[in-house]
Amino acid sequence: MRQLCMPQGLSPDELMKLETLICSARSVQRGEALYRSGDRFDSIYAVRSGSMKTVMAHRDGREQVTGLRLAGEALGLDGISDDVHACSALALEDSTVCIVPYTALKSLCREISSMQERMHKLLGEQIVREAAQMMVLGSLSADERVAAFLLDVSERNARRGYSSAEFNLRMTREDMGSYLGMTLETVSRTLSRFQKRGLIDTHGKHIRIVDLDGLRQV
Amino acid sequence: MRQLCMPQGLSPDELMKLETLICSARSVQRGEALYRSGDRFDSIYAVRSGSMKTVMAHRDGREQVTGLRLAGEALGLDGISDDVHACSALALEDSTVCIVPYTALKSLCREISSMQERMHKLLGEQIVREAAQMMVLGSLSADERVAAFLLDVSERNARRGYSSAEFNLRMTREDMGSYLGMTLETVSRTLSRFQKRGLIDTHGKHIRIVDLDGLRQV
DNA sequence: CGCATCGTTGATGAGCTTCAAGCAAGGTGG
DNA sequence: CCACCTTGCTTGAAGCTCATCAACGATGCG
Repeated sequence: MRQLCMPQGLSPDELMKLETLICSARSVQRGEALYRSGDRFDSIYAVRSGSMKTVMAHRDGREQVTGLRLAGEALGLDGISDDVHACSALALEDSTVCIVPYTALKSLCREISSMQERMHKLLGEQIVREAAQMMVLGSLSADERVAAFLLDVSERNARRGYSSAEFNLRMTREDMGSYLGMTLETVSRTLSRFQKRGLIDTHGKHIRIVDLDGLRQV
Repeated sequence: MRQLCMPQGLSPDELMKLETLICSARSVQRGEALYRSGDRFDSIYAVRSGSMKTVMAHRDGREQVTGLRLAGEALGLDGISDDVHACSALALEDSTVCIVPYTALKSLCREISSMQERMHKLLGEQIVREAAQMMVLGSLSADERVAAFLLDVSERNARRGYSSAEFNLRMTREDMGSYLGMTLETVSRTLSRFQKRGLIDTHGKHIRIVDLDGLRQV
């Protein structure tokens, strides 16, 4: 819980106030939705265990994965602008989340300036992360996209104290393709090629990064 | 000034406080940077006249346009997350912006809850807008991307009280291509095809939408 | 008015998608 | 407990969209 996205930069005293606010947790089964696009927005969330994806739908029904959230990362900010969620959040594996009621969080932000600061940074981080993903989608080749994605997940794992070299990606190839703007077949072929080149070692969803620098130079 | 992004939802009294805060304006010549990636972040901006683009650079030097800001829209939020701007903002034509010092804005947000509300919405809107652009880049064909872009600009013009059917896009074909993840040649060809189909009428940067529904159905 | 920038259009081919088939893994019920 | 079925992954072949290279025309700024 100390590792979570919200508390960073708060004093012990302030942390306590935050903890009284996080009144509840919720578990979400693999495949189940934490919230759906169009649902009324009233809380933001922090992934406590497991992982989730966010998905956005075009009016014609086409869906795209717009984000991946690992344990410790924040979720649900897509609802702030409209009081209605713009994405759906689906569990990639059995997961639990902390629920942070937004109205209460807003008051806390007014009381405690470091809480306000943290809130702004959280929103700002997502803005930058999404802009970076726009770059990936708009400028990189298939190989570069897959490499960038693996490096991103690796770094986020490292930041949370897990192995940066080895992890279980609970997304399917189709999810990865959707997130990276390509087909599942291209993802699969790219991973196979990376493996032949000695960059990674895959067994289904388990991925080990063998040559980090090589991957950076793709 | 009443049309601006910030004031929405504030009382006259609160508006006055905001106005004392916006201590200055600045003019930016066409092609000049309002801020550059890596610059220290200390203010957010509102475009008062003209238009700007935001640009993000990959480490290998490749650049991509990540956003277009018309008069009345907010700018600079990419600096909040780590006190340094993640993008550069360049003027597409001679423009002026209002400067809103971030530290002062933060205090104001603590004083006035509707100001805090507005700030959160501003950040949230950008998050949703960028997620929508990720969908465009990841899921749509070239034709669909161009159509979506024209419809987006059209709608934003309408919201600001200008014509939704006719406007001057100050971006070059290359800017549009970069924003839409395609080459300038493909943008040009697509616009030509739209013109032949009777969807739009272009003369260089001047664009008139002839068949709005047709464009929606692309 | 001249020059640089921007836009258009054509020809060619690379890179990715699509379609298809087979294989591996994991969960379920008899 | 194993056969069965579903779901996900891999790989191949063919085709299409879009990028690239190139040439020329239009525009507009100093």
